[in-house]
Amino acid sequence: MKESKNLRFYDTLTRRKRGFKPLKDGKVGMYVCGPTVYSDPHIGNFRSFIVGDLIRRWLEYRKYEVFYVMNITDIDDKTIRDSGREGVSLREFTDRYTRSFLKGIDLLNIKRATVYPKATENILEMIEFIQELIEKGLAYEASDGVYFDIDKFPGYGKLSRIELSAVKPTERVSSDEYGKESPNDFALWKAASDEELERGIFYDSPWGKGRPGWHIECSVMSKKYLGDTIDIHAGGEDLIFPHHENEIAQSEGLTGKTFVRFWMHIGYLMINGRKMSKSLGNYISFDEVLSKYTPNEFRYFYLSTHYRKQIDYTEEAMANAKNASKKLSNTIDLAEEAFKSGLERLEYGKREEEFLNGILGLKSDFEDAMDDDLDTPRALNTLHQMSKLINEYLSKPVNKGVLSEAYEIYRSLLGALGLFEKRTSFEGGLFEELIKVIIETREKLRSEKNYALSDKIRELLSKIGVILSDKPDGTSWTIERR
RNA sequence: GCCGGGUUGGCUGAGAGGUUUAGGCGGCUGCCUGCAGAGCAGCUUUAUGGGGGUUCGAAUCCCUCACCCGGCUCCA
Repeated sequence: MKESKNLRFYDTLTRRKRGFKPLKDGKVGMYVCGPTVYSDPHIGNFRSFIVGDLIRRWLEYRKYEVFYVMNITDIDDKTIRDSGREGVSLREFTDRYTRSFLKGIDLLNIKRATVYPKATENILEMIEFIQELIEKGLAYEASDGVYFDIDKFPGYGKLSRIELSAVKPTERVSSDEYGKESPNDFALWKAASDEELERGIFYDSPWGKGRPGWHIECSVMSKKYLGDTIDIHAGGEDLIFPHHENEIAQSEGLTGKTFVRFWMHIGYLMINGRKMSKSLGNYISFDEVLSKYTPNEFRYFYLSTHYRKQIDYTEEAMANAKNASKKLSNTIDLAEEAFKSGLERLEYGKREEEFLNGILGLKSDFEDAMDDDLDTPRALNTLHQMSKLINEYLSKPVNKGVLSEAYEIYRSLLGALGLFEKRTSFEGGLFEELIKVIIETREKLRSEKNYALSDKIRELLSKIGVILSDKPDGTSWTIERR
């Protein structure tokens, strides 16, 4: 586990995979566009967060120190609109959905970002940033706010490769011009509306009372925590245009430096062949998924498709993920049972040597796959092969030292994907004693061939998540992983 | 209209000119088991959207057609 020379990521700007090396040796600054907290996040949103987590974990596996920033957009049209409809303060409203977002993050075993800056807590910095853009002649004040003048930024469109002259104007654009000089100019600062004034949702600025536009927060907060140039900026593919395009215009316009070294974009989550989105109303809530599947099964589902590809949520795909992930976790249980077992061999023979070589080879395959733009489908493949190797080795008495080495590798690779880290541990204590009593009692029943009752006990325990396995040398138990 | 991405066996999903039956799921058989589960062994006989072309040889390169998905200022 050290820095890889072969680590490469696909960069949207250059449209190709490039070798990754951070600006500062050993340290990576990364920024992922976070949620707008106006409702409970749906499982499509979480794809981005899981992939962000994946990038971060892999960099850490490769021994980089990662400073991870994810913004929380807590002031925008929708948060203002919906809190108003509900008749609660903006703050109360966004706090609620911020908590909901963080709850999902924890449930899915997504490692917390280093910092989650909120838009409303960085208003002063935004005002300064906008002021500088105006001074540089890149932005102008209009009757209803401040706009960025995209004609003044020659590189505009380089990320999305969009040619604005060819863009078919939509109704939205034409009906939404207000004080803009050009339809594609975007708002940096929006003058407060009557409703906003009434509800006290505004900030004082050199341009009167108002609030920031959406795009400015990312430029400002990433600069604040990560500096002018950041290594990685990731987000859903729907953000390429205009959000990220605008961020580039703002940041590079201001500093004259490269804003982002690697733009990484995440494919949509589809549902039955259609993009899942709140506005289409075809989304599945987070709670609904977690009532049917465990976080690990859900994560496995995400991992089974490469992050840049669109992934289709179907019951079939989920069943697939459920079974396949179970297979991987079974190996953990089998190995742990073997550690407890009295059967063992102490010698290091050909079987051990071949076994370990196989494991090491697969570990290297896994690393190659992940280094290649986080190819998780391929990485999972090597994990399945490794699982099989370990299971095979376990089918005969094992050398526990050798097993331990393989086990550690297997767990560390699973951990790099965020799989099966949270294990319900009931080892020791009263719980374990209780299970032992039950197993012994049941053993007695079985020796008396009272299978009806012993099967009933097994069935009832399985309903509460305690799985008994009868084997020739006794009965073992595990807790079903949630 | 303009710009991207995709089309591989029942499902999922690799491969990226000449090993691969990729792997997984599902299904089936055998072993093990009182049974179940898990596991092991094996089978499910090489599928690559259509049509051209390049090549000794293409799922992999080129052309073309078809279909699907997405973006074009709500959006992860």
